[in-house]
Amino acid sequence: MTTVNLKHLAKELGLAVSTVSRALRDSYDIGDDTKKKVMALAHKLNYEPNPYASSLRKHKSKTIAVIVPEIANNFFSLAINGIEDVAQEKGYHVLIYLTHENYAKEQSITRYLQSGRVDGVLMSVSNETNDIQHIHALKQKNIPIVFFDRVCDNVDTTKVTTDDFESAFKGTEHLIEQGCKNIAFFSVPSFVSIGNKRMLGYEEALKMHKLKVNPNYVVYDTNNAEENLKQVKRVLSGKKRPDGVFASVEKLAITTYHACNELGIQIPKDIKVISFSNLNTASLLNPSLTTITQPAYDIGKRAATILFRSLDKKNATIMNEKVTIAATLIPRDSTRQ
Amino acid sequence: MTTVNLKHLAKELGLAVSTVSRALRDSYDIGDDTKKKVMALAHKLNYEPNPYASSLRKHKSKTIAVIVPEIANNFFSLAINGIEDVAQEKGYHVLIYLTHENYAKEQSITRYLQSGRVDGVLMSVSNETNDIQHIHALKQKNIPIVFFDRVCDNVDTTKVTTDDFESAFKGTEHLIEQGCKNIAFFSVPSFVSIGNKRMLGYEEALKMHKLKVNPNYVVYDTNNAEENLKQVKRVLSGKKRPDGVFASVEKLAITTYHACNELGIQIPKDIKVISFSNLNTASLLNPSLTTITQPAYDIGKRAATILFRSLDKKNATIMNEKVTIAATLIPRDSTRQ
DNA sequence: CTGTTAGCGCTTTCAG
DNA sequence: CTGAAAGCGCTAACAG
Repeated sequence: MTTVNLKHLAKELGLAVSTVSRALRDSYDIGDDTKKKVMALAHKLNYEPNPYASSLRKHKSKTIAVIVPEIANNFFSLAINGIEDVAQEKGYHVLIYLTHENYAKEQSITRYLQSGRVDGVLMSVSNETNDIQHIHALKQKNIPIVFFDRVCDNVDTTKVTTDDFESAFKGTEHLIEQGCKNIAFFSVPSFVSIGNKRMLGYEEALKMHKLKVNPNYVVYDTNNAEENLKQVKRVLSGKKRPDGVFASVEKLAITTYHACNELGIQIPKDIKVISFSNLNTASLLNPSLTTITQPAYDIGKRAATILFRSLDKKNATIMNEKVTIAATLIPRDSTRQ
Repeated sequence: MTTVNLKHLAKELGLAVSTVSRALRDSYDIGDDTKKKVMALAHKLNYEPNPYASSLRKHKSKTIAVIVPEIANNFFSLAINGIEDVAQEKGYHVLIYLTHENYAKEQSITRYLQSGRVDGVLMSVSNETNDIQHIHALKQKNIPIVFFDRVCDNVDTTKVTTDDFESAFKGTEHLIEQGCKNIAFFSVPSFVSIGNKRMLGYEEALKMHKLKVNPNYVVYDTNNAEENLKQVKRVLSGKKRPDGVFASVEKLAITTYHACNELGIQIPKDIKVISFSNLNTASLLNPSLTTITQPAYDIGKRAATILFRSLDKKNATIMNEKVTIAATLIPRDSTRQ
């Protein structure tokens, strides 16, 4: 099976290679009848242009790299899903690179990408990353980068993330609308960026609705399931038992579920629970659990769209801005699914 | 930032382009001192060879395509993880294409790949796929394919899948070793390939250990959670209550969990439960649940290894064989994690 | 409207 | 051991 190329087509048609090349794309400039003939033969012979030849010539590869710490993680999988959808639509190809949260790997990947294999990069940095030389090196080679989820604040480019504040606000408001007046907040410690933003959203919603912020209702994840359960049970069996729980991370929603089971508290009859969730594990436990799902797919899609927009222009410039996307709240009723 | 290439290096060193090119790889054939000088400058100027030029010249791209129906699915994510790990190690690049279970998309992707953009393909076919013209077309272009998980039986190439029979056998045996004598089997219908294979493994294990196969202990998924729960409860509250449950799919393990809750049956005290699982959702419910996890990562790794092995040889030939990988059984104790 | 020509950056004979 | 030259397949001036 000899691979068919422009020269073949040209010879077979008695035309010049360039004519065939143009007929296959340009349209205007080439006779209508020749165009048809060329197309017909190309199709008949199953001609597929060699992308490497064309990339070499045009200095454009119609390919982007996606660099993520992991893929066995619902969030990144969904993000890649969004990215790939946009890519397919725009005719781009997607190379995947995993860093496994390893800075050295991240470095060698970005270094390699200076070769010009890709036109642009979508990236979630590893949690080891604090030096950003390798990222600047890429930018210097005019390879645009868009960050998503795990961003580098001190790089001038677009960063696409979840709107944690807004989402926590909406989630809290949802509980309030359901009639909750005493809402507990179970979270990761506030020195974690998302923990803090979500906490602020929660508090803001309470204030907005003139509800008191009760520090006794707050439990922070201790990385110890036994201890978490104890804390949660303490709050749920206190004098003034909360009528709502906002779990800022899924793990604590599950803890809440177990605690309620042990204490004989019914969800959602006695207490309404809402939780941030990527895996939706929690909602399997109790279908009545309302979840706030991170907009992973949309984040990927958005980041990709921004990147492609810039790539398709001549002057590939990307704004230095933060784009936040609100999570979606999925209310669940109490009928078993 | 002008991109640095061989010509630059050559000029700067007063050498010929070809010499520089060889110095950068060949080693033997080039003077040791020139080699060092070349290396040094290349490193200093951050030289990265243009992969497209070299691909064009060598007709090898060091790139493979991975075609999967979805990625927002733990199995495929893990498989891709395995693939990427091997790829990185072998110096290959990984292009991702999603079909969304859409045959037309799968066709257009494979068609495009005839362009020679990739050296080989790893693929899980869409569940719409029954025609295999597009796959043969690829093979005709000498682009090797290895199937994983979702295979095409009637294509001559290697297929890597889970060993469902073996895994179900081992899982059942595990329950037996724990002292179970009456083991229920909750499964997808047996006309589904995996359902059937797992069922056979379960039965074989029972026979092997001289236990009776009791048809009353079998429940098939009905795609209706209400009904499933009813069936499972019926089995669990029957006259001769099983002392073990083999859930062939995770969903039914969760159903089992709920049923036990409602019936006041304790896991694992009264009844031992084991389940096939990808998400490990079930084990979050009850940490004492033993799971059988599909070897997604290993399947990806294995498939990739087979493909690369063939690509790295001159005569890229792939055996027509089935490779099955046994799932891993993860026993869990009853201490809360 | 079509053909000729000159490369993109790299590898690979073939000479020396 | 090193250099000159051809060419991978395609595109983009530049002619005509």
